[in-house]
Amino acid sequence: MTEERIKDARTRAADNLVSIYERQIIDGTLAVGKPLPPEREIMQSFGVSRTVVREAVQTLSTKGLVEARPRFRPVVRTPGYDAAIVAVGSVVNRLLTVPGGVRNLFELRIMMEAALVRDAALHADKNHVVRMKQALADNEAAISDSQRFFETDVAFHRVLYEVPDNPVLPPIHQAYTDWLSSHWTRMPRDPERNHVNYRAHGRIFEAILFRDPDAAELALRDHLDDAWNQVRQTFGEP
Amino acid sequence: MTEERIKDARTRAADNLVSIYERQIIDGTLAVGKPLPPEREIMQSFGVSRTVVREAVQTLSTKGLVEARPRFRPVVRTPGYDAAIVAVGSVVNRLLTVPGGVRNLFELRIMMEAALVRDAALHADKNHVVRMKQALADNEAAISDSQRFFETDVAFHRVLYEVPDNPVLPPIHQAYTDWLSSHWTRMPRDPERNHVNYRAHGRIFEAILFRDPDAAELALRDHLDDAWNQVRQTFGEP
DNA sequence: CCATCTGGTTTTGTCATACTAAACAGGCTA
DNA sequence: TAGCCTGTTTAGTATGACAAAACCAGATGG
Repeated sequence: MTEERIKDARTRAADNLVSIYERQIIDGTLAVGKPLPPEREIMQSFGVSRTVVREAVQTLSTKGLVEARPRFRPVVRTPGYDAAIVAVGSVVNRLLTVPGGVRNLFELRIMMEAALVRDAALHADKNHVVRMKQALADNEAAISDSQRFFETDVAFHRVLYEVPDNPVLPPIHQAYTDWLSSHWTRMPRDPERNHVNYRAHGRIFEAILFRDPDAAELALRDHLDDAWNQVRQTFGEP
Repeated sequence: MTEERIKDARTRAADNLVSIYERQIIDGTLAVGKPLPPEREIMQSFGVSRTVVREAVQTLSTKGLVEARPRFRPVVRTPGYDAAIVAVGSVVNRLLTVPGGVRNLFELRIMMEAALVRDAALHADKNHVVRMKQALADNEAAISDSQRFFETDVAFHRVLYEVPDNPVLPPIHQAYTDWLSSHWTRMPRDPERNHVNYRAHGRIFEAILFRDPDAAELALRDHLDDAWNQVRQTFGEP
């Protein structure tokens, strides 16, 4: 049994318990999908009170290492990059409220997608191209319906994040849209505006087809800079 | 007083308390730097037990919204992008253990730094150039001392993250080095190897000086691909 | 007047216990 | 076999207690 020193004047007992369980989860002692031991069992095996155990489990839960639905035993979560996103959710939401916060995040997104379209122009295979083409067609079909246009817009950009075949990227796209969508959706969106965006998507796609990274990056920057100006105007960011 | 419904059969009282405090922190009702009310005061004003209050505060702490040193009153943390990094720490560390995890993160870093050197080649001003030059000189001076070489190596790359003047980027650099350093430092590092890396840094710097983004990206990709091969060989990643 | 010490007063960290309601497991009935 | 009933287990919450650390205000000394 992994008996370790828990009590310590300086640190909180719960924190020590947390790091012990972190290790056990990482090295596989606690298998993914399996529930944690019952609280009473944990308190006995470590000699701490239930209060401490509960605080530790609570922490593991908000850290995203275990999934704790109320009234159910917490289960060790299967590792996924999306868990990292929810873990930062609160902080990011707060950062978006500070002056320039939205702009900082949006500029990061621009930089990232610029890199992505360059990559797509160089390495996109047939499969990705048809997906982008499909997304573009859906995009065009939804020009008159701003709600659906927004969705197809997101879908078009998502394909860019799928080209490098790195499982980190799609959750990042998801995060961007989650975090920025509130500023994005409250923007007035008329069919004319949608049409402009659709054509911008088209130019990006064309540049990718032509295997021209410079043109692709330029088209994307134009597109996102334009979008940013829209957001700025309606939302009054400096 | 903000009295809200806390008790609810479905959800946990602590979670509701957390979201209430999240809102109050975001809208400024709880000022940054100020301590939270004492636990007993909170329990009275919301009509819950101290157990619930403590679990809520604990959650706010691990979410990074308040800073809770043991035995001290938790204070509302000043919003910073670094807080987001520590919030994801546990999950990322776990993700690094799954097959291909290190590779995924490292490839993300390559893509990002490729974008950064392009940006630097186009927009780096005199100030950044001298900082890079200085970092490069430190780098050369430390070739014989692998420990110091690693530090100056990190410093050189850090400048790249400072060029776009986006406060999101430096913490990201910090995160990369934190997360990957364990794999990086256990790599055998001899002066010869250091010299190769130093010359690679030099090539990147030259390309930036020449305002040549393509050459800069190429030099950086060579450098990081090479580094990756080193890591892969010593660590046996596929 | 300012710095420091000191003692009492909060406040946090932890423990123990109790009670309720929901989840679980096993047998029973149809 | 499927579905229901029932006793058992377990999580969520409340309450009370106590030690130790932090806080505060007044006293003390320079």
